[in-house]
Amino acid sequence: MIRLLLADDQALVRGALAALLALEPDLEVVAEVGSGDEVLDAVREHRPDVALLDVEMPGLDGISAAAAVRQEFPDVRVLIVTTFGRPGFLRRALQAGASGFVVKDTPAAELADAVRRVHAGLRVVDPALATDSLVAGESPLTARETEVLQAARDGSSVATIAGRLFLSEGTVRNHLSSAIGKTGAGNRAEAVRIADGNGWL
Amino acid sequence: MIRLLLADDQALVRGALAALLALEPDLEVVAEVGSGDEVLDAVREHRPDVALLDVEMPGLDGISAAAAVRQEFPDVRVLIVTTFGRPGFLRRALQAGASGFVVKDTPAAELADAVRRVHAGLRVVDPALATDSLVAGESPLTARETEVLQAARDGSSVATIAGRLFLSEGTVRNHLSSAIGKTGAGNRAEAVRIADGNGWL
DNA sequence: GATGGTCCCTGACAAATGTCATGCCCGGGT
DNA sequence: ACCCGGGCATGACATTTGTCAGGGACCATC
Repeated sequence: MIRLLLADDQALVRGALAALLALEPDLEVVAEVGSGDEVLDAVREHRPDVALLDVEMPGLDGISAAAAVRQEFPDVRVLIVTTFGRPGFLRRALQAGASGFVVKDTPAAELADAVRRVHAGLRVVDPALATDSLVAGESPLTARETEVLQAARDGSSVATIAGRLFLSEGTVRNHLSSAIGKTGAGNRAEAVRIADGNGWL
Repeated sequence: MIRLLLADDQALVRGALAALLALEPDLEVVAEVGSGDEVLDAVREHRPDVALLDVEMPGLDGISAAAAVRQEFPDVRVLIVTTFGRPGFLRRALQAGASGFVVKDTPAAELADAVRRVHAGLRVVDPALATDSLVAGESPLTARETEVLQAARDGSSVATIAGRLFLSEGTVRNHLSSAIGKTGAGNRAEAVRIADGNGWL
């Protein structure tokens, strides 16, 4: 019997996945949580064999949660299940110690197999995404550039960003300009879109 | 036996929902599709009692699909199931003839009940969302403003937008300015964020 | 302890964006 | 027939944004 932990902020999806996996005779869902913060406690309490974590969650995101789990319980396998096949997510997930990475586009029938593979100690990675990840490469943005782009995500003006990060306006503009150049964008909005799409933010 | 059609672009979620609903003795999933374009054909072929449609889908979106279904088969009930509780989505869904509107945050246990209610001819609407919808009101944007904002979503420059819509740059700037004013934003990026968040785009 | 590299910071300049006053067209009301 | 309001279009003007050249701090390498 493989014991599973499910973490996804959308209760409906979480419950549905539980129902799907419960159909398999060798799988058992022992815990369900709706935020990244609850993951570690749930692992401590229920000791699952495999943890299925969504990336997009309130509180701690799935990747950080994966790192926390692996740190304290190295023999708990982590399978990341996410909506967005951002190349950067895959890289960061693997670095965080995840054993598998599945996007929500994959057929439902394959999920149980992915769980079994991960439990058996194998890696499970969407092949198409893996190549994307190689193409996209690591984030070319420096720490400051990333920070400034994040602050620009909601459409803040340079003055606002400068105030929030305690920088001069010229500096903020310069970091933005650099990020625009590195992403191949034409302005900050596009740069945000590209960087976000690659999982760099 | 209530016959169901499931439409969601994420195969994993679709399959999981099917598994969840199949647990109910009085429900039967007779068709599953992964895009809005396939919905109408599937309804013609399988004649479900209730169609569960996601809003975010490639091709025809769930709301347009709902309208198409209701037009040809007025006795097929439509239940919209969506990730984002955008106020505008609810309004448009109801105008399109949907009988229910459920966000994916709701507990899995309630979905089957929602289906039964809808099948019985009742309306099912998330109460919190309904109030939001009243507060947000209808879109204050004119047709052109909406069009220009949509074109600006990906970070295109004024020149690009002007070229795409066959307008002068000044006109595009003017519509953007107007949209910025109506949304209470400080620049176009923020205006896009606000309008999109309200389901106005 | 020089050298070259990278990152961070900054101000000056050019280019894009946002605002405004103005005019045209259409449909509803007086 | 007349006026009025709303949506659309446009060019001139002020503001914001993006680019560039340059300087200082830190680190690895020679």
